Amino acid sequence: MYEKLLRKAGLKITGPRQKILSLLHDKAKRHWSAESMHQVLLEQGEDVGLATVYRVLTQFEMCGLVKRHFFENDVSVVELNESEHHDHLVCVECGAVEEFLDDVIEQHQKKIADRFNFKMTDHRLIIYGDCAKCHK
Amino acid sequence: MYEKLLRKAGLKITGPRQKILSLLHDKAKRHWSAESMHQVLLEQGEDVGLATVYRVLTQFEMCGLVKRHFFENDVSVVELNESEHHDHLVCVECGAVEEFLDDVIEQHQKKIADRFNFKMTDHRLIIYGDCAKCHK
DNA sequence: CTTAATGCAAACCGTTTGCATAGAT
DNA sequence: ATCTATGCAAACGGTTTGCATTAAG
Repeated sequence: MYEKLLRKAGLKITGPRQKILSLLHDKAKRHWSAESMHQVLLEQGEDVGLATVYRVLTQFEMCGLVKRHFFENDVSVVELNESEHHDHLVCVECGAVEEFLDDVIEQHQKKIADRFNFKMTDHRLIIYGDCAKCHK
Repeated sequence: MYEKLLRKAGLKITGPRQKILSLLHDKAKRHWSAESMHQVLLEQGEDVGLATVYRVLTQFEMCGLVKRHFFENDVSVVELNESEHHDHLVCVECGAVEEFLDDVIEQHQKKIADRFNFKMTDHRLIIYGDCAKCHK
């Protein structure tokens, strides 16, 4: 599994990389920290080092397989980069993450970059707040 | 200097706090990391510990005097919180920071939070790119 | 005089790196 | 057989904390 994906990225097909890819493809959880991945892998009985998780995620980021976010002040999370660009709502209570895309906002961002003569390479919009579950 | 500001925040008027406030009010530089502040203070011959800079900035953040940002992956920067809300353009080459405000974007953000039933507490929009100086 | 603020050094914690070993091609 | 990937432990770097000392009210 995931052999093609890895070969295309020029990476050898190894256990850790396949296991990590399978977590990233999990339908129920899109956003992963290195720690949370490592913990789940241990729970699944896999013998993978935390350093390897960090290394593999960095490689995946390098080759565009994965996107990294710095939502919280101290921990970074990654998500699969297969889908198109989107922005995030982050619950400051429970950490839940929702995704959205707004064309008007996207276009205005381009205009602003132009206005300041910036060659935009990326942009991040994060809305922080209490999610539906946490503020009722 | 800055006695009123500190008293209003319920903080004692001390040397380090006044010096840090004076840096924050510097017209030429709005965004400061703890390290950069500490370095400038040392250059000015002030005997202030780095830990104190961190403590004071945290206090200032607690009482709303200052806003903290996590532009880069690893260092946080603060800016005075006297002005109204604005977003940022960050140059990935030289680290230069520009500020902007776009009403349309602001309003769309509110709508999106509503759509997801989020009680928005804050929001950050950062456009990354090469600034005018760096890409010509 | 009482209590908060400071400087210093040590602790912290997420992340990275060096190195010897195991594994992929 | 070669060269990359891995696990482990140690190192790293920004930030926080414990503690004895100093200073503000």
